[in-house]
Amino acid sequence: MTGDAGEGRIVVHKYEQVAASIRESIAQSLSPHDALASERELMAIHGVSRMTVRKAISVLVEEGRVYNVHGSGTFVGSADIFSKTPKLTSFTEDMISRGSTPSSRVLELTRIAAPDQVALALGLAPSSEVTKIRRLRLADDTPIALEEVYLPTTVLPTESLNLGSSLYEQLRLAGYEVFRAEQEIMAISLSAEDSRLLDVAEGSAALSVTRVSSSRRGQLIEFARTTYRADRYTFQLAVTRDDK
Amino acid sequence: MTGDAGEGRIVVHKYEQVAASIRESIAQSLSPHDALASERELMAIHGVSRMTVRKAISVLVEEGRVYNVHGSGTFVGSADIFSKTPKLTSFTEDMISRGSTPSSRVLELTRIAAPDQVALALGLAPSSEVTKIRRLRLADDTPIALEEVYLPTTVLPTESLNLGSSLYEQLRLAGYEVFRAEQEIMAISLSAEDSRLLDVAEGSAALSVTRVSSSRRGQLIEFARTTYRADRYTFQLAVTRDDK
DNA sequence: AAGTGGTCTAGACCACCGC
DNA sequence: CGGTGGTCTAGACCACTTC
Repeated sequence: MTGDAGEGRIVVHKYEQVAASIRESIAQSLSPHDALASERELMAIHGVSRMTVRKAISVLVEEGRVYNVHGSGTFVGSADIFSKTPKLTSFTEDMISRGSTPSSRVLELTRIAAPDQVALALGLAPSSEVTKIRRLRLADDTPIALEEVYLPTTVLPTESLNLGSSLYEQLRLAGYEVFRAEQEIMAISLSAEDSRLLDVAEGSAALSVTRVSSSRRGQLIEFARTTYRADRYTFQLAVTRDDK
Repeated sequence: MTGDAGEGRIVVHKYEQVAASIRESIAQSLSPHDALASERELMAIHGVSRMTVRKAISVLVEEGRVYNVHGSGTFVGSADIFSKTPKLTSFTEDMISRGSTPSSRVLELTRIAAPDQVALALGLAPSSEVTKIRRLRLADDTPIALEEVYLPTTVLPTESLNLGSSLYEQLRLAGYEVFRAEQEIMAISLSAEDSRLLDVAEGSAALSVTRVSSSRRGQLIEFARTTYRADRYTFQLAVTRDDK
């Protein structure tokens, strides 16, 4: 039974179906701190094994929708505590998820020798060639950030870049799928030029995020620095203690 | 059978033993991007089932020590890519893990009516009583942060507070174990008073972290705001894309 | 085609919670 | 004490990578 009728079917794992069903139950008929059906009941309801039920629940736990209490049950999480595990997103994805409409203005697109800090961070020889992209990013037509991206030309030649479409998608097609990144968040005072571009007073505080992206295999792909207006952008994340 | 001999014996799960063994192999004889033994080999080596091996590996993946490639194997992660999944830590723990010696100076310890923002964030009635703790935090005897903590007096009476020992430990003993927190990170310009306390120029940029902590069950426990000197503190974290 | 990790089954026992 | 989640076994088939 492959259920190939209808649309082009990609395999949907059973645990995803179970998780989706539980998500629906939560949305329709459960309140925060209500108990879910027990794992053994969920096995019977969905006709799957215990491991599949537990995998489904673990997905929901990671999403912050439910929590386990050993010996007692699995419960719906507080409504206002939605999952904010930070994910690696593009500026465009980030703005859309925040409910804003993103746009951008290219300020610079050049091929240069990698600055020392970039070469060091990406493990490149001292003056390797990189593509530098500098863009003013806007949300709902108001400046919100300045972004500088550095890409080794060996990863993606400058000429084949298309700033009109997703950079991460182009990297993926070139065999460099971005999988993880290390980010450093700091506060800075804006320079005269940057404050003019962002349309704020000189010396205003700003949030600066430096990112080094790598593939699943650990190849260093991208160095980026994004400077956000302090009055229009904050960074939110959920953290847990201990673990276990 | 409490196993009271020597130190308190707690059950060590098999997957933890397998994980520990793999950690040791990595430290002793493997380099980044070397392949681990396959899951089936690890089953034989440790005499455990596949699920136990996979659980052990999943622990290591979460620590950032190894990564999976479907169809190919499990590999040692890059050395410089150590786990930076942000955890909820106290100021003291944070400074120690950064290699500094923490100390602090209490600026204020009062019982007040909760400010609007605090009452709102903690879900308290408008003028509920809270304990306000304001401290100057130092690292290696130099000011690094200003911290304001608000605790409902119903959680912990002001009089029973002991600022000399871990606040989280006191909360745990009072039945309010802090499990998770939502944090908001933003950039601000320092006020005249705060810049004097932190020993920097007035109007300097600073990193402000606002935290709302809750128990495993979602009870809101603590509201805190910490203002860090931009030149002495940055926030680092690893993020991944997609999930799955 | 062979080997790898990813999903899944149908059981079992243990540790913990609340009555 | 019964019910809950946490760990664990011994299998099986699938999807993917590599040769």
